[in-house]
This record gives sequence, C-alpha cells and structure tokens, in this order.
Amino acid sequence: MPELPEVETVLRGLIPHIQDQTIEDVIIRRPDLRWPIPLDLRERLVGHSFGHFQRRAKYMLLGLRHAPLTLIWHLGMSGRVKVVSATEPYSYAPHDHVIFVFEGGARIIFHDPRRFGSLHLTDQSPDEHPLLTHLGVEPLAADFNADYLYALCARSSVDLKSRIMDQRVVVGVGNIYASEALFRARLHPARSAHTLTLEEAGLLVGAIKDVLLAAIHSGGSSLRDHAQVSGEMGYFQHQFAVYDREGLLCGHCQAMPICRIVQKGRSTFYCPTCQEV
DNA sequence: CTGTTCTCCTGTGGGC
DNA sequence: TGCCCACAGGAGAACA
Repeated sequence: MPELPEVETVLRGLIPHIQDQTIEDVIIRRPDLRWPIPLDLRERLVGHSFGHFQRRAKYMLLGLRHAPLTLIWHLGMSGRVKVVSATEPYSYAPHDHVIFVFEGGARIIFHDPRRFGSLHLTDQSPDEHPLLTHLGVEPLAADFNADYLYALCARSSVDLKSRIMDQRVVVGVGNIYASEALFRARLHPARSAHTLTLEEAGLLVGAIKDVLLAAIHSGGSSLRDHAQVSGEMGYFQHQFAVYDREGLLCGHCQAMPICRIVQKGRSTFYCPTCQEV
C-alpha cells in the first residue's frame, strides 16, 4: 500500500489506541517477513509501553516510554494494521502475522499478505539504523526546496520520475504520488532530470508537498469513517488525476486521454498535452 | 560512486 | 468455468 500519506495516517490513527498502554503480549504467528522478526521481540516489549511516535520515510518508529528501545515498522506493499478493541470478538485471518496485545485486551494486528513488511528493534537512535542512515530529506520538511532538488537533479542522468522516487534524494514519494506530482507540476515524467530548471524544481517541490498533504488530509478523514466500520487502517480511496486512469480524458485539458508508460519496470501515468517533454 | 535489474511473496483481474 | 499471465502501492541486493 502504503505511500507516505498512508503511513502517516496509520501512525496517527494508532497513537490514541496504544500510547502508554502496557504491552501484555506479542504474538508472532509468522516470523518470516521481509526480514526475520527479531527473536527477542516479545521479551523486550512485554511490560513496556510505547510513548513516542514518529514517521521517517515510510517507516513508523515506535519508541518505548521508559526504555531506550524503538520498534521500526514498515508496512511494505500490502501491510495493514487492524485495531481490535478488548470487547470485540476476533478470530485470526490469514496473513495476520503479528499481534500486539495491550493491558485490558485491546489488540493491534499486523496483516500483510505479501510479507514485504518488516519489524526491527533498535536501542540506538533510529536514524543510525542501517535501514535509515542513507535516506534523503523528508518531502514535507523545509530542507526539501527548489535549491535542493535543483542541485540533486543537475548532476543526474536519470529521468525525472526516477529521481523523485530515489529515496536518497527525497523519501516517501512512491509510484502513485510520483505520477500525481509530476502531473500537478506539468512536467513530463521521462524528461532527463538534469534539464530541470530552478523554477521548475520549485514547481515540482510544491506539487510533491501539495499532493502528499492533500492525501494525508483525505486519509485522516477516511480513517475516522473506515475505522468505525472495520477497525482496519491502511488503504484509503484517493481521487487521482492520472494514476491508473489510462485512456480516460485528462481532467485539466479535457482534450487528451491519459497515457501509461513503463519506467524502471513500473507504470507511469501522464497527460501528453499538459506534460510536454 | 551511479544506474539498472532482479528479487522477495501472494492476490487479483483480464484475456482466452 | 477454469487456467494462465501480467501486474500490484517497496526497496534492498547484486551487478555492470
């Protein structure tokens, strides 16, 4: 699933359910996710509670309140989080891999059919974890700006879409929002990154921030409705301008159907009129 | 260093 | 209906 807005929304939705709630049990039904789940996960978490919550790229970082230990949680491509209240009957579904049981009986269930998700523990600053050390800037932070993106595009030989999806440049821009942001900025996804002007870099930075913020906002509202129904958090309906709209009329120019091309083995969607090369 | 391709895994939807 | 293939929102590993 999850691109940055979904991860942000899931994390925010999780906080009121688990903050400062004592962890009574951690049930691992399948340890072989993207990487093996730490063998000592249960023994290191039980009796503690999560007190600090942070997102870095598409990782959720859950810090223990009274111990220097952080759970590093990635939802992969198909990960979902289910919140089950203490009174709610629940029988395990296929792909319910890890269950956190809290004081009083509430449960948080990590459900991930494709098992590209992961759980790690670190007793250092999470930024020093090997998975996080080489990450670029956060797209919503002030240091992701026109000057920065211009500089990182100027000396690159790849196409624009690949550049903004490169986690060493900026994190959290996945396949959906890469297409959406380039459309908003009216930039062709296949253009060479080094042809980007400073002005265009500014437009693209603004488009990335706008599209991510809009999705976070819509995810936040979906979460309230959706959580009431099923307790699941993960996938939300967004209104996409180009993503997965091949052949449909562009909503901006009303003249051309949206095109699909493949870049680095992944689908890209754009309007050939609005996004000239 | 850079950039590309391969890989993990399961589910789903379209075409025949 | 059933079968097969392409493809799916990520990203590290391996390689040129």
